[in-house]
Amino acid sequence: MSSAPTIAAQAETLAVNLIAVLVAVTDDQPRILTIGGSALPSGPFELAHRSLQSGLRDWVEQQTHHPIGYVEQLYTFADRDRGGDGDGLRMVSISYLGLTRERPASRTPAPTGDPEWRDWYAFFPWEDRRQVDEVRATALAVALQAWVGHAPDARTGKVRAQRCAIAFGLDGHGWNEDLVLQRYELLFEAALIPEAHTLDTESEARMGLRMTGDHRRILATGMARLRAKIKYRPVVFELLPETFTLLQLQRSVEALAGRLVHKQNFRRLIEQQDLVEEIGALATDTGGRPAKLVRFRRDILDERAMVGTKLPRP
Amino acid sequence: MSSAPTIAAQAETLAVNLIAVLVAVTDDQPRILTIGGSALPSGPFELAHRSLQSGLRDWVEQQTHHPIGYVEQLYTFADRDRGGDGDGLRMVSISYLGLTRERPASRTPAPTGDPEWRDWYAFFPWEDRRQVDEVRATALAVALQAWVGHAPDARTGKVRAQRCAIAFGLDGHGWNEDLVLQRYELLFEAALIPEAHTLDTESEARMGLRMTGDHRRILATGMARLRAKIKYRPVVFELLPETFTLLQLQRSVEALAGRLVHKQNFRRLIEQQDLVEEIGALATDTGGRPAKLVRFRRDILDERAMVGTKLPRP
DNA sequence: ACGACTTATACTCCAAACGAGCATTTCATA
DNA sequence: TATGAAATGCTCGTTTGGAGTATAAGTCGT
Repeated sequence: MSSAPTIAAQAETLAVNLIAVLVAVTDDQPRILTIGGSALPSGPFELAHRSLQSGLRDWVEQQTHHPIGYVEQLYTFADRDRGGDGDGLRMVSISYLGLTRERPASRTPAPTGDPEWRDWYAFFPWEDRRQVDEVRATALAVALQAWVGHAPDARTGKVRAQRCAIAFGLDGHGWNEDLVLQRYELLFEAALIPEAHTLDTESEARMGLRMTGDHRRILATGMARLRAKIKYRPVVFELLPETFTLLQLQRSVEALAGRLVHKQNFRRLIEQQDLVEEIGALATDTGGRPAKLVRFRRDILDERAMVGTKLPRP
Repeated sequence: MSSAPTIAAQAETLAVNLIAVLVAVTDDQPRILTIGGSALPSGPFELAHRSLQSGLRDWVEQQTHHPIGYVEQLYTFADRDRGGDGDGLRMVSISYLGLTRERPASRTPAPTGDPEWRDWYAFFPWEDRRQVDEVRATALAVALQAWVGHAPDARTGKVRAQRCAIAFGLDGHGWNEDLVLQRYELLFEAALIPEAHTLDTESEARMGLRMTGDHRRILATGMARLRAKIKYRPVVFELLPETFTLLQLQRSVEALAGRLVHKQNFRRLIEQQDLVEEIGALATDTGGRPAKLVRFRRDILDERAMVGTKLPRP
């Protein structure tokens, strides 16, 4: 299959690294781990690693000093124009999605490279629709409309309008929170996201913070995957503490999905699937009537792992 | 990020290649392209390639002499125990799923390496449930039961029984055609699929033909992805000729899913989504009442690409 | 102690989606 | 002309999912 000369040819020019979208939810806000504020943590894939996944686990745990509950491969990138080192070197990046919790207080020896948890909506302001921001919504719509208007020909314009409508839920097309990547790519194509240019503060507030290289695209991939996944797999629980209330669970889901859900229906869904069990205690700090504390039934992972679980969509 | 010494270290030991699960449907039978009868086509990732996907497209089209309609990345494998070259060399394989049609008669210069289309159920006999084979079903159930019985302890046994029931639709758990990979891994774990050992003809008939290295696992990954995908994306049409009848469409879906669907409901679903348009002609060779010939409405790809389409499940 | 406020929790309603079946139509062929 | 095979049209009952109403049980300020 692969002959020696081929390998030799690859040798000088191909590098393989692992890159992680590490997610936590803190104070009803999804957060991702960054290095230097604007890069996703990454590291080379080494021979010492048993597998890609264990390789990623190894050095992420080494950097964050606590274990990741859930890891899943996202996508492998190797486009020629991926920034990075300009000359002949080609970087193959295998990205992973990891779910965890922010480390408690014990900020042990600060890991190398200035790791920092950041609100993921800082990079994707338009993805948070939990409270309607009429101002930003219209501003975005106007910018998109301009792009549609500047189409070279009518046909292109029509396609563009259609894409905008679907991706951003305009003209009666409902908002679909799963289309994170499509929206990012559309904005990128519309040059509304000039990752390479400098932006004033106001633009950053509207179009989100930039990231190193194509890391923002990778983050978008991770967000999209996670938003889709929580609807049919019980992975949210990896982001919650051992015990929690149903409202806490709901708020976490809403934070990830970037939209609000109907409380009663949400509870109905959770209950009829036996996803959680009561712990017997009550949470009294809820502000209103105390809520039962519950715990995720890890034992159902065996059954549900394959079969799937449903969380409400909008 | 990646320093020079790291790259040098990788240089002698890492090889990146692309591997394809190429699917076609011929005579209501899903088929995959093999090289030498038991290997998936693969080739090295080269610097000349713009991207992974275009790299794959390039050499697959070069090998098969006709274009692939649809390509999607599957998974990247790099486990240490992936067979391949035993010594220090680590092979990173990026797998892709490609949909196409078997080339018509014009078998131009036979490509290198003896490419051959093979029925995919030859490798996964238990995945075809279109006609119930009571004999094989019970034989498999018995073998699984034995594995459950040989569990080291009761707890393991219970977990095993549960996994079998869900994966293979026993004890009232309905058959879920998407669990191709889980079933394969379960059978592998139960040592019912000794990829490395020799098998007699009878065993091969029951447990399917072996493939090179971990190619059968990769094929399982592709099958699972495709079975899941046809339910919410209009990708089946990549496997059909330009015009076809609704029954042909249904038979293709059934072939891929490995199970039969309710004809009237299937048509209702297709129609209410405007997936196809009538061509005006009739197919008279259907044996019964002639069927309207239809054509896939490619123009809806723009809309549906993001939003999704539904094909009936069982 | 009381009323206002907040959250938890229990039910009800309705419409769309879905699975299954019956009935009728329209061909080719024996 | 009868028969078989498939196409096509329609009905029915169940499930699922979205949305709303009502009530319970705490906290907190006065």
